Amino acid sequence: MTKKTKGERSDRILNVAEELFARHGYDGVTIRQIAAQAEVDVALASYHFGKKEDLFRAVFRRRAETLSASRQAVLRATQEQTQDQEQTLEQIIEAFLLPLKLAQESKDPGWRNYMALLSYVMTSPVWNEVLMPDAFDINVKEFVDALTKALPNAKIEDIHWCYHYVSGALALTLAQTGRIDRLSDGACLSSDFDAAYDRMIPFVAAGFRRVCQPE
Amino acid sequence: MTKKTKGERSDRILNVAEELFARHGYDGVTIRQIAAQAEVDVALASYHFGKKEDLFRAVFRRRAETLSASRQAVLRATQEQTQDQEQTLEQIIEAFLLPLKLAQESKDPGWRNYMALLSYVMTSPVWNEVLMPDAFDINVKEFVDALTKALPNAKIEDIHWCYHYVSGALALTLAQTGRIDRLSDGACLSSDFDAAYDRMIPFVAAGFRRVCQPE
DNA sequence: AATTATACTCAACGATCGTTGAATAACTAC
DNA sequence: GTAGTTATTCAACGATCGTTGAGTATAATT
Repeated sequence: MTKKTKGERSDRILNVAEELFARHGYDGVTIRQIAAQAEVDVALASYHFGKKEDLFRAVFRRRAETLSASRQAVLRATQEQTQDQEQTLEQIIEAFLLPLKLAQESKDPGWRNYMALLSYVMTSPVWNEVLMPDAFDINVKEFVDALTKALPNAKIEDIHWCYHYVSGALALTLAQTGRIDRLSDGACLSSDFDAAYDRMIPFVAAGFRRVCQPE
Repeated sequence: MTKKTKGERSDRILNVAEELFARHGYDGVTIRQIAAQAEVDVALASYHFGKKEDLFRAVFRRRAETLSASRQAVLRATQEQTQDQEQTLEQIIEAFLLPLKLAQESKDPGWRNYMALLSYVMTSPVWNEVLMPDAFDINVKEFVDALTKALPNAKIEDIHWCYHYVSGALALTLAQTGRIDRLSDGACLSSDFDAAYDRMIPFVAAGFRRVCQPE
């Protein structure tokens, strides 16, 4: 009917796609479901984004750049602050996690959906290698470098495995499956990213030191 | 053509379904793909297992019971060994992880597929609450109890969040996405569960102590 | 050997999928 | 206002999906 200003409808498609892909995965969502929930014609998604896979990639990339840039900014800010001294492990891990904490607190509720989508891509054997390298590799390598400097005597394999554990703990947190709610009888909440964040930093910092620092 | 002895074809369906579901998720796999790869008629899957969802549940449950039982056995064995003294954190975490290490070393290659399937279910917002409670909750609560005894002054929320991190690190390891291979330029391998196992125990034990033990 | 039960095949169903091309409406630039 | 570009709709396509019911072959039971 009435044609809206450019981008309005196409943004609605992206947002709905983000929400549905995050919950049901790529194959669990239909273009028609997205169009219906976005109150838009089925053909409009193809018109704006091409194939279904292109839509998925567009959804994933949209916030990936923002997130990577934000991580880089926080990491470099503390690097300049501490100048001569080495960065502490806690500072590095904080730089890695803080942007997600802030994003989830932002007024845009789409970030919470994106967090679950990111978890989906991180843990998917199929999508991981397709999407993660372009979107996050450069940034992650910067963090690995910082970790290497903070742990001068560590073997590179140890650092990578420890980073892998951080990545996994984060992925499960982002997924917001509700499992911790059930196991803890409501004492912990999947939606409480702050609680997850506050404990994750000392947890993984201690883990890094134990594995990577010969005493 | 020739009818085989009971279970032979139906086992092949389960094994192929396990492999494909693990890699592509529930919606990413077709009954027809499973049948084709299992060299079996399309209708045979429905005949043996009913609806597609029932087949998925059957695949998931098959090894879940074995895994839970094995974890329980290892945990209780060390409990009897240490009798009066408390179990160490390392012992508890080892009991949680060892059965997976052994399973992956076993002659049945299906266990590696099952590990990825388990990761998929653990991180899926949809399947987690459908399948995890029945298959693993009782067993996990036993581990949380053991952790509570080993960390007498800890708050229950801290223990649950730390267990959550372990669960996440494990889930990403089981997924075998190949990401650590790429990030480390081949220095670490997703398929090397032993390497992941050896470091994960000290890593998470140190994390638990840092978060749960006031000093 | 006859009967029953189980394992399996075959063909087909209605439903739904992603994508397209042609038609229409609305906005932009002149 | 007219022309041209962009946004959106509509109907339809061929393909593929999960499931079923009727039929056939093999095994088990008697």
